[in-house]
Amino acid sequence: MPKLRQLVNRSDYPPACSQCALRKSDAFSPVSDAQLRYIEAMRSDRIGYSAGSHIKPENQRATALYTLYSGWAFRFKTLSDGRRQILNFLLPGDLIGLQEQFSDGPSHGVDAITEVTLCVFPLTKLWDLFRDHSGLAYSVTWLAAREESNVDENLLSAGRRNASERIAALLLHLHRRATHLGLADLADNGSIAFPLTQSHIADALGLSLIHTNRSLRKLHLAGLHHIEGGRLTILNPKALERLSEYYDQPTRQVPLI
Amino acid sequence: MPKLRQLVNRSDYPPACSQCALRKSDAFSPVSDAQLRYIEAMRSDRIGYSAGSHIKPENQRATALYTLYSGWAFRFKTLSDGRRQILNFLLPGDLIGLQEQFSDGPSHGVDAITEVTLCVFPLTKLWDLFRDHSGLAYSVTWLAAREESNVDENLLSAGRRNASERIAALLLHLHRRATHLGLADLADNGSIAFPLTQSHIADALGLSLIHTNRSLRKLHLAGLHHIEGGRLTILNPKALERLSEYYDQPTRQVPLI
DNA sequence: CGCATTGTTGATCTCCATCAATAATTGTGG
DNA sequence: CCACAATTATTGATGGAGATCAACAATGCG
Repeated sequence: MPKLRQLVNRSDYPPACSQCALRKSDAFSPVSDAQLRYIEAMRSDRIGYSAGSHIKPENQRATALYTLYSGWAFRFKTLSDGRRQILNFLLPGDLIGLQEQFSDGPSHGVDAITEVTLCVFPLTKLWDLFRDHSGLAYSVTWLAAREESNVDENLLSAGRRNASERIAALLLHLHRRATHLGLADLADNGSIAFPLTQSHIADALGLSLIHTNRSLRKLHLAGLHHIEGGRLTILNPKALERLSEYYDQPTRQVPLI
Repeated sequence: MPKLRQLVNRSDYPPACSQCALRKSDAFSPVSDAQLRYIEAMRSDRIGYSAGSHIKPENQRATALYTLYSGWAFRFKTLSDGRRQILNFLLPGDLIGLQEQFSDGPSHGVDAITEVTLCVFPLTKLWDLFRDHSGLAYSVTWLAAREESNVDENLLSAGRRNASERIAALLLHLHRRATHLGLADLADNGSIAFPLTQSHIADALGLSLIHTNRSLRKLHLAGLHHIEGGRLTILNPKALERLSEYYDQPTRQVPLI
């Protein structure tokens, strides 16, 4: 699973920060010119990974701080007999490797689901960022807190929701996040690209693969959603919300990218 | 469940920050005099809550940022039919209300387990702290990241460990945290105060109360641990570690208190 | 000392895991 | 472009970990 280095000239190759496609989405709050220049100077590289590759092994500390520019990834932990728990999914704009800068215990792995591209920020400059650009430091903390709230929600699912409720909550959660990033196809019932396999879903929700399949199928047969050709369409949001008691609200993202 | 306001002159009443008992523990990294003065000036109040009281309701935003000075508390979410999931336990030095400053979605409640005392920091000054004291801002982010890693670990339990493994992991985790804070009684096999009821354990691990009781009992009968008179003693750490595959390491806390 | 909370144990049921097998889909090299 | 391999999805059958129902004991508190 090699890194992809031949990214230049591809449409998903991260451009200059001032041209950042993410920033054009209204999911991201504005930054000043000075902040933009600082980010641009801080960014040391842009790299890509192919679908399914390991961005960061579970037992190894990140050597840099990354922003996910395009594609989907996930954080996970595994037990020694191979049981895997996906902690949360990473979408464009999310940070990778922040936790490691702030704790020295065991960590988590990060795998790419689709092909991804990342912007690289050297760790050594993180302290400088806190010192020189408190607004950006605030954004970093904002991202960390938001990620935790995603994990909180997932823990509520794994701990207290049954299989159907977990799936309903996850589908709505991911659909909302992708839509919020402007990734929904409005001409197609607001469908979003959905690259997860059922195995990803099972490992995120703490279910077996087979039971995940049956529960997913049940929701599909009940007409609540539709997954086909790598795209997810929410057909009955009300019913899904009732199942999951879904009620979290979109938030305005403060970007570091 | 009223607040306790009559705290002055009690031994657990938070003193001046320069005399902070927490800081004397080597779990906390040193801060400069200037930082100390800033924290002291930022702190607007000290309050107490009785055991079992609600520090923050689930649906209401925190009106301030708090540091837990003494006692135990927990963060939780509930579904509308009452199913409750405890997200993590809060021990002295932990922050309360940070997430709310950084997201506007639904949140979590915070309840006191024992009687607790808190130091209060006005929200409005958080931005100032980031601007004027990047070292402290870094600490805040550090605390947020560490809390997330606690939730990560709990999610691994709820999602992929069986009942005995979950309990083993939780007991070790709490014992380690308390010991790290200097709360262990070295003259008594390193036992720690353990104010959780089995109901707390069940809700933290995503188990039923009854099954929690049985599993806990099994570990006790196997001689792995001992809980009595509100104290926990780890009798066979090796066996508990084997059960839970426990391997996370202590970290040096950067305090904001 | 009475009442409420917390802990313990048994019996039964069910949701979900596991085992097993087959279709559908995707990817790949010839 | 097709044949073949490898993933991924689907369905059935069976078993078990843990939920639920029901009591009762122990502890603690006002």
